[in-house]
Order: sequence, then C-alpha cells, then structure tokens
Amino acid sequence: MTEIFDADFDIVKIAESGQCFRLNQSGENTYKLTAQGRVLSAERMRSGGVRFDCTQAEWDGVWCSYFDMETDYAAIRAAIDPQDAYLTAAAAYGAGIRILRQDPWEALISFILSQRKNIPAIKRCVETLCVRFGEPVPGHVQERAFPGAERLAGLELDCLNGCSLGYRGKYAQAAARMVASGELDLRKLAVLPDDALFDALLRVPGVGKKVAECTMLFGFHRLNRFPVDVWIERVLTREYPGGFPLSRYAGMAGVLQQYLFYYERSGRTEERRS
DNA sequence: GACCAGGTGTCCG
DNA sequence: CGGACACCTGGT
Repeated sequence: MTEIFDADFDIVKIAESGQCFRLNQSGENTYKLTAQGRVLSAERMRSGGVRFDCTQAEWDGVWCSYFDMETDYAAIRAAIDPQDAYLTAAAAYGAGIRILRQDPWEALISFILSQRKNIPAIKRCVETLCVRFGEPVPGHVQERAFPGAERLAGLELDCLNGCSLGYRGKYAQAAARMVASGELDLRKLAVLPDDALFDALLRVPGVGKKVAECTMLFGFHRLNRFPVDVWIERVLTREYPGGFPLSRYAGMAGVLQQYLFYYERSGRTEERRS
C-alpha cells in the first residue's frame, strides 16, 4: 500500500477527463487502472489522500511517473492570466486533473477509435480489443493488457470489426501494420520535435489533426499540444471569439485544454448562466 | 426511424 | 483550399 496526499491529484477527475479509457470506477470509492503491464487499484480516503495497492517501490518506479507527479500543476494554474476569468474558473474547477503518461501505441489506437464515438462506446471497444487479443497481466487472471501492434497487425479485418470498431477497423489495422512493420517507429517518433511528430502521425490512415493532437498530448506527453474537439470548439467560439492566447501558455496549453474540456463537459457554464 | 456521438477521407466548387 | 457528405455502431 502506498498513500499519497496531493491537492493536485484527483483520481475521479482524471478518470472522467476522457484522456484515458482504462481507468474506471470499480467500487464506491475505488478506481481500477490497467496500464504499464500492470493493474492498479486506487481508493479515495476520507482523509483526502489516495491509497494505491502497490508497494512504495512500484509507486516510485512506475506510477509516480505515469501520473506525472513531477509536473507542478499548481504552478501552471498560477501562470493563468488573472484577467481571464473564464480560464481561471475552469482551472479552479478542474484542479486535480493530471496528464497521464500513457503508452504511445495505446493512445494512438484509442484515439483513432474515438472518432465519432462517445466515451462509453470508446471504452467498450477498447475493452473488447483487450479481452479478445490482449495478453494476461502477470499476477492477474482476469485482466488483459492492451494488445500490441504485432497482434493487431496479424488480425483479419473481421476480427477487429467484431469489436464494434466500425469503419475505424481498417484504420486501426493499417496503423498496426505500419507499427509492426517498422514503417512507423514510435520510439523514434518520441524524440522528434513537435512539428515533425505531428506530421508523422498525420501520415497514419484515420489520423487527422484532432487524433494526432490527442496522441501527442496523452501518448507522447507533449504538454504544449491543444486538441480541439467539438467541446473545445464550443468554448473557443463562445468564450474566445478573438482566439485563445496559445502563445502566452507555451509548454502548458494541453493542461489548460483539459481544464477547459472538463469544465465544459461538466455543464458548469450553463448552470451559472441560468 | 431520424439523428447524433470527443473526426477523417474524399469529392466538389 | 474551404465546405459538404458518407461512414460503422449503439444510444435516445
């Protein structure tokens, strides 16, 4: 067991933030995450802390980095323009969200599958892929890891489409084959500058601007990226008709995007106005 | 049954 | 080069 106390760590908000699809509520106060070839349970304590069912060594070696504990999110919020009341409110509301360091491959496929799907549907098809094609997680009978590129690359399209991927099945298959063949080397992409990484991702079928941005932010931890989906688009037209001041927030735009996204999805803005 | 959901590729003008 | 439009599938 490891317990952390950090005002800037809210497992509920992270789970609801829509950045990852394998962190889910498993009990009244517990959440379960499958990632890093492991399963982690987290329990919210009355004390305000979060207790994990892992050793201190496992926390230090794996999860501390996965949850991006080295980034100072309070400092990012402190950098927000105090004149920007909307962003200030969104950030206060979303405090506790962190950008996870997800596996680039898993993020790439997950966001390819996300297009024109709602979050429950995305979670369902990711879960089905894992159950059918993923390797068991060591030490756990039930849990499956996210299937590797080689595994997906070897599947017939029918097998993929059996997981409710719809027209995205052929995209996922093509991406898997690019990665499995080495045509798309995610380890090499990881060291590319932002622009080059973005261009490389756009070459994958089914990856457009939005999916590339999400893959960069959530899979490659490029905190400067600012994915614009329909929710963010709504915020931008309503609150930032003159444009969002991206240049002011170099290196942290992605974090602010998460705050805006979470705030918009919560419906807080509408409530305040009615 | 029409319509939409955290888009993308394609085809028009 | 911007703007329609189709696309799988599950839910309202």
